[in-house]
Amino acid sequence: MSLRFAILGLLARRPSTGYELTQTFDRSLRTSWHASHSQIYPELGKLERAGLAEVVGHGARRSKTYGLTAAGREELRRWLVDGEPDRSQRNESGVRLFLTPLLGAADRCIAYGRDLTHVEDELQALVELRAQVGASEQPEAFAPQIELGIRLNTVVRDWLREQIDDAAD
Amino acid sequence: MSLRFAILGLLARRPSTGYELTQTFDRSLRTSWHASHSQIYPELGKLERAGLAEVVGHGARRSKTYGLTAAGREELRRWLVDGEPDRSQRNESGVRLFLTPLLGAADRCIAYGRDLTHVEDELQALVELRAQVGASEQPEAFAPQIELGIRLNTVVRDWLREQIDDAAD
DNA sequence: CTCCGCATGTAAACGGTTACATGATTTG
DNA sequence: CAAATCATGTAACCGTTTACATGCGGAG
Repeated sequence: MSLRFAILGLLARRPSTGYELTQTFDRSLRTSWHASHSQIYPELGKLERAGLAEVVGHGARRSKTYGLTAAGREELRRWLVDGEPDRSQRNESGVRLFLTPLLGAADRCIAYGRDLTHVEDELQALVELRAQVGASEQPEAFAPQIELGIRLNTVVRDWLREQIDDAAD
Repeated sequence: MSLRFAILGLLARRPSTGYELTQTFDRSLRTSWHASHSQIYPELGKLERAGLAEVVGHGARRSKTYGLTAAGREELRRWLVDGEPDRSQRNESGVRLFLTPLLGAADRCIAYGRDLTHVEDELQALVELRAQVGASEQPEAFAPQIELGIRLNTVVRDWLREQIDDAAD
């Protein structure tokens, strides 16, 4: 069900084509969910038939821009407020982190070092995004989410550095 | 592929039956991966046929205890050290958190409050686990992972409290 | 000796990924 | 006008979930 509501949520932020949604999944939602175009286009069709989304414009190359209907907006609101969250996760990096203590010290440092590089990149991207959003005049509702991302990645970065330093003894 | 390596990893920690693995997924790995018995039993069969795991004991009620073979241990090590991590995630709570700014202040507080209760429970369970592990004499290789869990949940807890407090203005 | 929890298994349905396929518009 | 990118769609495969199904062993 998450795919449906992720799409409703992105359309609530701004009307989009399927192609744009595919990119937004990669850019904004990539740390929480992923979807490829082969899933998105059929789902947009279902959303339209269910009366939750509608075509609000046609562009070049047969592109259709979808927006939410009032029913779609209400459906999204109900899911966010009333729905019981499914807290189960699928996170391969988490599995790796959990199992890394099984390795010897040298191998463990290789694994942690690989993660550290990745987390540092993520962190830098988020810090830049925050600066960019902070520079614009309009208030940005998603600023706290960016802040949370920065804090979370900082904790992981510091923890990884500690693990690598401790192993060096 | 993660399921296969998650099982190899759990078997590396201690030989187990399928039933025990099912419970361990819920207890230890639940924040990173989930698997039900209907997936675990067939996968144990595949692992055995692939020479990565073997039956090391029989117990009551036809139960079979599986352990890793040398090949299984090596396969796990290679995955952890050499394998390029798949960083994509599926995390419904993350999707919700990302979309919550779309709600009005009142609805937003309901959603954040629900998350806060959950995070506080998680945090308490981890703090208890840390105390329990710290009290035992034997050195515990997974202590840093527990510490990371505590730090991560603390950050989320504090962030949620801030969001709820700010909305009260 | 009955009930409950332990323990294992299979099948159908569902959701997600990868691969296949096509055509329109812009850039050089 | 050729190549690259935009843009949409479908099909086969694979992994996950849900539902069905069975039998053993201990507790009362």
